[in-house]
Amino acid sequence: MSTEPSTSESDTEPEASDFLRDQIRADLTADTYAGRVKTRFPPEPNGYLHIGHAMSICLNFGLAQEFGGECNLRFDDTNPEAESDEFVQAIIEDVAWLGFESSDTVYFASDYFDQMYSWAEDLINKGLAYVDDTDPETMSEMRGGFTTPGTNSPFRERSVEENLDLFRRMKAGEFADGERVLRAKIDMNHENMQMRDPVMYRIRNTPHHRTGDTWAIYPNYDWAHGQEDAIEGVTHSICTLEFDNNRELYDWYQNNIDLPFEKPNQYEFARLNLTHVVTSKRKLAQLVEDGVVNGWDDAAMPTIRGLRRRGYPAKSIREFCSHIGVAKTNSVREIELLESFVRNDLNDDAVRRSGVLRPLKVVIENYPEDQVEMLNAANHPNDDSMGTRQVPFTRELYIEQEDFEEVPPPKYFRLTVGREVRLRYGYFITATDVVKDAEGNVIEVRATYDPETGGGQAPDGRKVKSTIHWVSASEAVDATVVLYDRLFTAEHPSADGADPFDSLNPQAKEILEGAKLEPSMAEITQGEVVQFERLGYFAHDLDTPMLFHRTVGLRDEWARLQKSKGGNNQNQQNQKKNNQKK
RNA sequence: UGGUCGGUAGUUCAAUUGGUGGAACGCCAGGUUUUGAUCCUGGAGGUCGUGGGUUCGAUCCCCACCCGACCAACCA
Repeated sequence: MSTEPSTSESDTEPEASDFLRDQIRADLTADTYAGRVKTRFPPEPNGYLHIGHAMSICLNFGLAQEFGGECNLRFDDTNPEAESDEFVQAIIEDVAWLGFESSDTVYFASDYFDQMYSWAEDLINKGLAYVDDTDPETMSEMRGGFTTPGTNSPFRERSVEENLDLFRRMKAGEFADGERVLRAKIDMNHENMQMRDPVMYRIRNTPHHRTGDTWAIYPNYDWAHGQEDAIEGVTHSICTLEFDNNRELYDWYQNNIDLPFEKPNQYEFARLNLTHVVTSKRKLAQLVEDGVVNGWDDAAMPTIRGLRRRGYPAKSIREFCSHIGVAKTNSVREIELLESFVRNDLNDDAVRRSGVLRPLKVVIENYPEDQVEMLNAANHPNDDSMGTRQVPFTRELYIEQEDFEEVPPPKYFRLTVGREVRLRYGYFITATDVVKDAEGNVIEVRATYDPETGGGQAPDGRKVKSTIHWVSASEAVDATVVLYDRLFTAEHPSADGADPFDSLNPQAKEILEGAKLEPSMAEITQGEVVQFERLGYFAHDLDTPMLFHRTVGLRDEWARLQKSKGGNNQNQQNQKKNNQKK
């Protein structure tokens, strides 16, 4: 990409450098793992993947690709209560859609339950784990706080034999949920709260989506995760920042059992947060439950499936993630940045089409009544290889309502009575008169065209200020188009413990039923994204034909001009608001 | 309250491990343009959280303070 004279490797991008890549390179040169690099993406199958997960996916799979290693898609299915096979399938699909066809196999923590169990008995035998009968509330109190020490459980000194017996009976399903747990015996005064005798197993008489009812006890995250990593031969276990306190426990467990591989190491990076969205599973679920959206795959949702339906290219999401890179600082990225990546890709790849969202009829009085003329239109203004298509021109057309003003505001270049504009790929027309309804609304524009301007050029060289899009009234196909605005008006919907639903944007979705599209749109495949010229990028819905979602709009200088003119004090208000928040 | 990580352009983040700082997005201006799009060129914009200290010299080192994020589930 760059033409800079590089030292030796002429054509390769300078390799990215960050704390993770540096670590991996260091491990490679020190031969820590015999040259192996193995990562994993370990979702719990209890919900759908969202944009926040994309970062972790791109990171883990990307790192593996970069260093010639492997990345396992592994389901951390250690809690049967909220998990299901439906989520497993959805996650597999979403990861694949993002472009990371996870090898051949998919891994499950539940496949290691036997191994984990036997390691747990080892720990009991070493006197490093015990069965505790304390109830949850008491146990929480006894754990102490950040500044207060914990107190030992009265069951902490049970004999190995008793522990083994009780643990086996837990496994056999002899006890009710919550009656007992297996705890690691570490240190109730440890400054790291995670190390105060953490729970390893709890009783759950709940069927598991893969193991059915063969287990009555299930391992907790900390007891499971490192062991899963070790079993799979993971070398670099990358998780988000809030797990940094768990790393000590991750290490403790692995150091106290017999590992099949070299010990993996845990590294933490900052999760991806975006402005104007929520990514908490609970909040997302509430959007679905409250009927704000039509489901987890609604095009307004920040889920991977939602973004996909909305028309976001997987490539853009990947580029966005790699642009941001990995850091150890928590941050919130602007949703606009993601959108700019989407716009960039779509600008190159999306075919151009004509569509009128809010139709206004134009009758060209000097154009023959029954004539249908096929005009040539380029599919992409900057890329001839994308070809052309034909669009029909007729006496009656639709143009965008906002492209005509009876009393034009200053700097308005578009159509008004007495002014000439160009119809894209077509003729110059001049508005001559309007027809109004009883309330005085303009419902039709009368116009004349200049037959000499076919193809959009005037032989006398005269110019017009504006080119507008249009669609033939008789030849158009009908469509429904959904426009999207921010789901939450607040930049940080959950900041300071705020309820994001207080800033829910009632105008997040605008459904336009009567859109008119050029006839070639009838052949657009579902899921395809096109640019409606001057309006933005629109994705043909995955399920419903002739339903389009606006992926993202075009940059619009005119709209900006108008906003800054009329919205000056609104901007100030927003600024005030933001300042107050700070 | 204990611990961890931070406070750098309008915004979100980089870099510099002592010699006055970059990118992206946004913004502004000009050029090209049959999308007020794209593309191209240029520009504005930072007392590098506050106060001390060390030093010839600090955004970078030391100390104190202020502010923010995260962590105390039989969730992950």
